[in-house]
Amino acid sequence: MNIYDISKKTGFSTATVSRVINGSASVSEKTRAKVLAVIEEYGYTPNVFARGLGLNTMKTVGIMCSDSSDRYIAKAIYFLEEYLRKAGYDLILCCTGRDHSVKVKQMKLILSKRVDAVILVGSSYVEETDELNAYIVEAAGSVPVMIINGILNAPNVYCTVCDDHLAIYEITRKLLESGRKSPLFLCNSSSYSAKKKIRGFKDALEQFGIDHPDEHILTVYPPNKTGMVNYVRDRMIEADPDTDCIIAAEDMLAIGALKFALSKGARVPEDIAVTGYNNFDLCECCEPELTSIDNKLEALCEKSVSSLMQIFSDNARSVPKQTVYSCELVERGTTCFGK
Amino acid sequence: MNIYDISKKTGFSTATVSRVINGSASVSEKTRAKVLAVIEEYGYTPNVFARGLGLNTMKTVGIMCSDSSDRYIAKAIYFLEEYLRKAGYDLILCCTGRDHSVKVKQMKLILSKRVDAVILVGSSYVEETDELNAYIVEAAGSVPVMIINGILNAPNVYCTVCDDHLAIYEITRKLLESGRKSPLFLCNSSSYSAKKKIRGFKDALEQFGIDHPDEHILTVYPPNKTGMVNYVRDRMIEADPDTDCIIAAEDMLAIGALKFALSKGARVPEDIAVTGYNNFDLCECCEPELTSIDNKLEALCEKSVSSLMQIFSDNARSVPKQTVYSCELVERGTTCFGK
DNA sequence: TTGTATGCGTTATCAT
DNA sequence: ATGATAACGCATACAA
Repeated sequence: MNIYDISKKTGFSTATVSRVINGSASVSEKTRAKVLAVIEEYGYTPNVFARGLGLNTMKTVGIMCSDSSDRYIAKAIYFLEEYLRKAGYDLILCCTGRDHSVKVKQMKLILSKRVDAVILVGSSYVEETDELNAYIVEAAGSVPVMIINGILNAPNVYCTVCDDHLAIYEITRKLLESGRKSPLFLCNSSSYSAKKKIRGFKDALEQFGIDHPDEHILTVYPPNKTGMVNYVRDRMIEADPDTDCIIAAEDMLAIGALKFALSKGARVPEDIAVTGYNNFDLCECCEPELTSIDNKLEALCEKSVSSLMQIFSDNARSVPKQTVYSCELVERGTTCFGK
Repeated sequence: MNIYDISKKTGFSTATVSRVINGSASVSEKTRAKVLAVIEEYGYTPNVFARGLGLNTMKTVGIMCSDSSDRYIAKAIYFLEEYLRKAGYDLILCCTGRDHSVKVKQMKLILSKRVDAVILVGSSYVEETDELNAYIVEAAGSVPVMIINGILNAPNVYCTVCDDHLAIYEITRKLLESGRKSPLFLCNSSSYSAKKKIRGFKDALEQFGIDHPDEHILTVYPPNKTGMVNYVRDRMIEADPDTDCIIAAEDMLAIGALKFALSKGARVPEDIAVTGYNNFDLCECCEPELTSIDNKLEALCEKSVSSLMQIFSDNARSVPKQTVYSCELVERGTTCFGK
């Protein structure tokens, strides 16, 4: 069943049928009704390939991420799907892992599918050197590239991020202000995002006159996701025994740290305060519940999609190259400020 | 840059170029080399729309799920993406929520995209009545439908499940055998999967001569995902105070139950044992760590994709309509069996 | 308002 | 082994 069949059944030309399908104004009500009736009757749906061939678009965007089962990314994908679908776009998902050469290869593949745009989810896509980022810049030569939680300055690349630097700076400052003396920053990667967080941590330390900030940072590389909590717990023995507050770059790390603190008999938050990052439902699973930082992921995703739609509608000039949101501190049982 | 351009540059016809692209045997090595060189030089990639138009396939499968940010589903999507991509297929993601009419609508939409197959992820897709399932059966009229974690008997529908009934039956039996007297089953939905679990629970109770099984079942409907743990904890006061073991249909529920038990001063597992379901990394986040049931999700996904590939290769007759895996008990701190 | 004719870029059929 | 050409199904420019 194609447009020619409908044309025959209705007695109108394919052009008219096409016009009806696409909601053109210049079709009489009577004609429209008749055509629609026949379309309905035979359950006809236009062939998207033929349409794509002519228009050179399938209303589809490619989503690239390192690992769609990661909580942060899974949530991002969920929101992106929601907003893209509302806007009439489909989403092709592509998980690349962390290997740069795979990213390059998959980017090529996804572009060869003639997607209308590419959305890069997560801070793992923006690398240190221009050379490593070249494939993104090149991709942006053919379609808009949106980055969620990463900054890359290049034509046709649009970034939406949460201010990780500020968030960590402020939570650290808050802890120090409330009397903590020996903070520890716990992280597990050196992505763009992680660097910003470390910077925030160091800035706060500096302000409070704490020297040798690097000695207050513990970086762990859990071998895999299962067992991560206990891996972190065990690695914590390397930390300064005077540590009285732990600021983690991720909730899961914080829970490992919490386990460590409790296992050595420390009271939380009295002896050791712990904060996480991302504010996942995980935070409710431990005891005491985890204070964390909400990074406004839904807002990032919504903004990214709405910017993209603006770009599609040819208003690219009015779309900001970077949009920065502020995080929000969510206090729970592993911290106590003030008094 | 299209196939005509390459044709001109090489001096060969489009037919020959096409043959080279598609790896046809009947091309001389010399010709192949020359054509490939030119393709490489100009960075030509075939237009997928034109190809799709002719072949009526884009090597793409549609994935439908209720909520891609759900842990179970997010993991499933991750595995499906991995195996599909290895097989040379793309994946279009579509989240439908729980509303039946939305599912029907999205199924139509996804079929109109001419996907080569549809994979339904999660037990929420198979309903009680034929009428409600009609849209799935109908979809299977045009493409193969694979169901992960659900059973629907219809032509061209292939199901892969884990034996939830057996898993819950066995864990319950194990708890009763180890001396527990008053078990409680905790669940939060009435999906196909939940029903199987309840059945397993009841079967075990019956075998141990425990009457009124319904009084040992608590169903909760957390309003939303954030706050779920505490919602469950609070609802637990409705449970029989004699309860000495809690079997939850999901890890998150189990953690809520664990919180309840600990908050009322019970010792876990001595006074109250708790088991979860899914064996997510969540299990490590609480104290004691949660005993849970691993449902072999990766195996389900791999099998589903490999079956699909067999169907595509026209060996549909040799593909089982249903494949059932067994779960695996993962013991942690919230239970202690035997001695 | 409606119809005719053509292009979109492949693949496949049939020649050669 | 290679080439010419007809589909594939739609949208659209141009005509009427």
